This record gives sequence, C-alpha cells and structure tokens, in this order.
Amino acid sequence: MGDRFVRKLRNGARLTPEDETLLLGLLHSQRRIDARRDILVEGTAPRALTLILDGWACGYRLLENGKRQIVALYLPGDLCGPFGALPRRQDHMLASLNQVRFAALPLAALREVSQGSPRIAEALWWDLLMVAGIGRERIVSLGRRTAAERLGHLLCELHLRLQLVGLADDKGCEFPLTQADIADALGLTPVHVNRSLQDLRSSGLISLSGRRLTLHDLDALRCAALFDPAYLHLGGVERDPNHRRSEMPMSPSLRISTDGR
Amino acid sequence: MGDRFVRKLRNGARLTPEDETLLLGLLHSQRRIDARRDILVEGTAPRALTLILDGWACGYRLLENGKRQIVALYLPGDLCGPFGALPRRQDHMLASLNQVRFAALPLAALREVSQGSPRIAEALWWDLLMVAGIGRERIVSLGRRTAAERLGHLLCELHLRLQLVGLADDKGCEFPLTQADIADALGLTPVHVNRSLQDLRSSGLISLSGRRLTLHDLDALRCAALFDPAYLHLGGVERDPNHRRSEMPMSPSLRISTDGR
DNA sequence: CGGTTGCTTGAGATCCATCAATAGGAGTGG
DNA sequence: CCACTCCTATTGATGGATCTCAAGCAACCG
Repeated sequence: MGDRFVRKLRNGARLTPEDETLLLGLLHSQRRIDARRDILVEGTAPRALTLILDGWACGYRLLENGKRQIVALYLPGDLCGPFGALPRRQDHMLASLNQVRFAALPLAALREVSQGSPRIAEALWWDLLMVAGIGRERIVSLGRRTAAERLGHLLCELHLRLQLVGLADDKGCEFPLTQADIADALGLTPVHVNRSLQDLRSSGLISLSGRRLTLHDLDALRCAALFDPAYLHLGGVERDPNHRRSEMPMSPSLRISTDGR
Repeated sequence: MGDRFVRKLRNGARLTPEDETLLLGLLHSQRRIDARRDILVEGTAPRALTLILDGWACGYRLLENGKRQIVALYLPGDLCGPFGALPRRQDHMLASLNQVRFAALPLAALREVSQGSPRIAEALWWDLLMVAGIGRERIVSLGRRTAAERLGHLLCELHLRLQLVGLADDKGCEFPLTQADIADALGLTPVHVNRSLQDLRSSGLISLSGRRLTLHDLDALRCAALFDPAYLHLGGVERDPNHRRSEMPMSPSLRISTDGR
C-alpha cells in the first residue's frame, strides 16, 4: 500500500511504480518524537525537509503579547515546507501534536528525484498548489467566517485530507487536537471553541469526544460551513487510460482515491 | 535599472548579468489592464503565470454569503502564483486594483531558465519562501492581532515590500488601496478600518490620504504593530564584491531587527 | 490519592459589525 | 460652469459575536 506521502501524491500525477520506489527511497532517516515537542525552532536553520509519516504536527508562531497562532496543520504524508528550498532561518515553529514519526529529507535528494521524473515533479508541484490553497482558505476563514463556520470548515478539511491518505472513512476520523489547539488554529478562544462545538453537536452534525471525530451528515456540515473542496485541487488526475470520467464538478460527492488502488 | 522582478530576485540569490538577461527575456508578452478588472477568473484554467510589472493587484475570494476576502496583495515584481505549476483550475480570483501592466509567462519558459541557472532557481525558491511567509503572517494577523495592529502590520509590510523594488523611500509610498480594500484584506469592515486608521493618524504614526502613505515614525509603527520583518527572509544574500550595485541598498531601518545578530 | 490536563458553564466586558446619514471629490454631461 | 452621480471617507448610535475572568468537573496518571 505504500506510504501516506506516495499515496497522497498519486492524486497529483500518475506515478509509475518506479516513481514510487524512488520516493520511498527518500524515507531512510526516520525519527520518532513524543507529543507536544518542538521539531523545528524558529530562528534556526533547518538541515532537511520534514515529512510527517505518522501523527499530527503543526506550525505555529508566538506573539510578543503571548498569544499563539497555529499557521498550518500537518497530517501523515504532509511535507512541512516547500519541497524545493530550505530557509536559512526558520520563520515559525514546527511541533508535534501527538506522537509523531517523521522523515528528514535532504533537499538534494528530493531535488534529484523530482528532476529525474517529470511525474514526480508534477506531483510535488500539485502538492504545493494544494498547500497554498489550504493557506488561502485559512485566510478566508479567519477573515470572513463566523466561529461555527470556521470550525465546521476545519473539520471538513481535515476529514478530507485524511481521506486522501486513507486515515478517514465516511463516518469520521481520529482527531487528536484539543479545543485549545483548535482555538489557536482558528483565532478563537478555547471557551468559544467549546461553545461553537456544542452548536455543531446539538445540530446533530458531529460528535467529537475522546480524540475521535464523527461526522453524522457530511453534506449538511459542508453546507453549514461554506465548505467547497475546490481549493484542494483534487479530482484532476485520470487514474486509468480507459477509465472514463464524466467531467466532475467538484462540489457534492467528490470522488478521490481513497482506495489503495 | 532592470525591472522590478529582477530587482527583487537579487535579494534571493546573487544573479549574474546573464541570469538577469535570461529573466528579462521572459517578459515578452505584456498587457495592460484598467483598474478594478479581473485578470484571472476562479474556476478557469490559466494558460500562463502572471507577473505584475506595474500597478497593484490582489487575489480574492467571494463567499456564498456575499462577503469578500482578499487573500493576497501583489505589487510590481510579484508573481501571482508559484513559479513551477499552473493549476488546472484557478481557485481564486486575480484582479487589478489600479491600472496594471503585467506579463504572461509561459510555464515552460520559466522552468527552462530556472533549470538553466541554479542562481535563478535559488532566487525563485527564495521568492516562494517569502510569499509563503507573507501568507503565514497574514494568518497570524487575522487570528491574533487587533484591528489597529493588523492595519499597522499591513502598512509596514507593504512599505517594506515596495522598498525591495524601489517604489518606496523612508518617508512612505504610493498607496492605491481604498479603505474597503484594506477591510477585505484584513477581515474587517470599512467603517472599522476608518476608525483604526484614525487611531494611527492621531498617534502621529502615519498619514494616509490621496493615495499616498506617509510613515512618520517607522520604528514606533513597527513596534505598535508587532511587526518583525524576519518572515520576509531578507538580508540573506551577500553582495558580489565586484558587482557595484547602482541602486539603493536597504535603508538602515530595514536591517533585520529581530535577534540582535 | 493529589495534581494535572482538558472540558464545560456562567456573567460581564470589549471589540468590532451593522445600520444610517452626511460630506467631499472626481468624473460626466448639459 | 453647473447639476448630477458615483465613489470614498467619515461620524454616530446600537447590537452582537467573541473575549475575559472565574469556577466546577471529569478523566487520567504517577
């Protein structure tokens, strides 16, 4: 079944078995880290790219006034930064949320495989487009959505991203974030996250308890949260030359490769 | 004087004259467009990368509830999207704010020059790091800064970015945004932007009228706005000792102010 | 057990949105 | 040059969404 990273990249280009072997070959140096530890520290120079293999991580910034803002959530298969460059100075913190297994990819190695295969390059660029879209959508949420909408939107997004790597089914998914984490991701207070969560619960849309998220009515939740998955750039790659696709407009029942193919 | 794009990229890598010639060669197909027109429409497939040569543009999204959120501001020299990929479906609108001159860069051409020169590739990746940093910082602003801080932060950022391309001096810069634009960029209402602007004015920090921004006390403004330019990844490239730079170097106040160093 | 962490609830305060009205400037056409 | 209109900036009054402070509770864990 390959790993989460490869699995996700299959949505961005039609990788050959050789491509996948090349990608898997990058994952030599793996590390494991406990929950709630910093992986990269702001101000230092990272020596390699971080690829999350298992567990959840986040990028965050601490303000001088003591507030914290989570700027990105990283799930298994996610690359914590653009694949073609290492900053000389990390401009935000990277931290584990639960126990995380990650790989440190040397920039040169990644560059090599991407130059060696146009399909890998295409897939990596597709991933970067998706990450950029996620960032824009976060800006939209923070700027123009109510607390409940932001919350619903985040849940929809995480659920869908987890589906891409086989970590969610139609019912729901694991959900290791605390309400304080959610608050820092959505620019709210934990108290208000709690109340918004109760709104969603009492509307019968979700259950969230004990690190497990259940979505009772995905379409209704997406509608309530103004969630339109178009920004994730899915549904673009033909899986099989003779698999015919009706030009799918992205909204309701998006069809993604959640199967192991 | 070269063009704004090349000028900005010199901050990311030590480009040779040949590199700069290659980059300038990309700017063949130029277009001009009036103020407040859409350049790229959400849902369509762009055929080339858009590079702003003159004027200001923005990326925005319209929500189903009628609200608008500006997700990015593009200044002269800015590439409106990552340099290595074209989305099959544009996920946000791109529009001019004032009269804009822009170039349509074929993806293949850009790819070619970046593969032909490691310095160009390095500069383009640096630019992408900067754009990503800008996006993260916007998230921080929207999530955890007050209206006045957001506003001050935006003004500091735009002023600094304009300085990179020679369009601002220590005093200030042209500023074509309306208060409604600012509101859509910062997740506020025009009314509240107006009031926050008056706070900054009455504190003696800025003047803003008639499409012109004046910064009376940059350090005080940066302090009030919690502005730390580290996220722009500047100040990294050593000058080529032989290459006499005719243009204005960074002003003293522009030196990265964070960790003493 | 006691301490810690995360969740929940209540009451009151604050920031910002909303609604509404006025005023100034820029363009336009007569 | 004036009347007109549109757009932008401004101001006031009110309301609402979210924050802050504070306390209680449950689960977990050494």
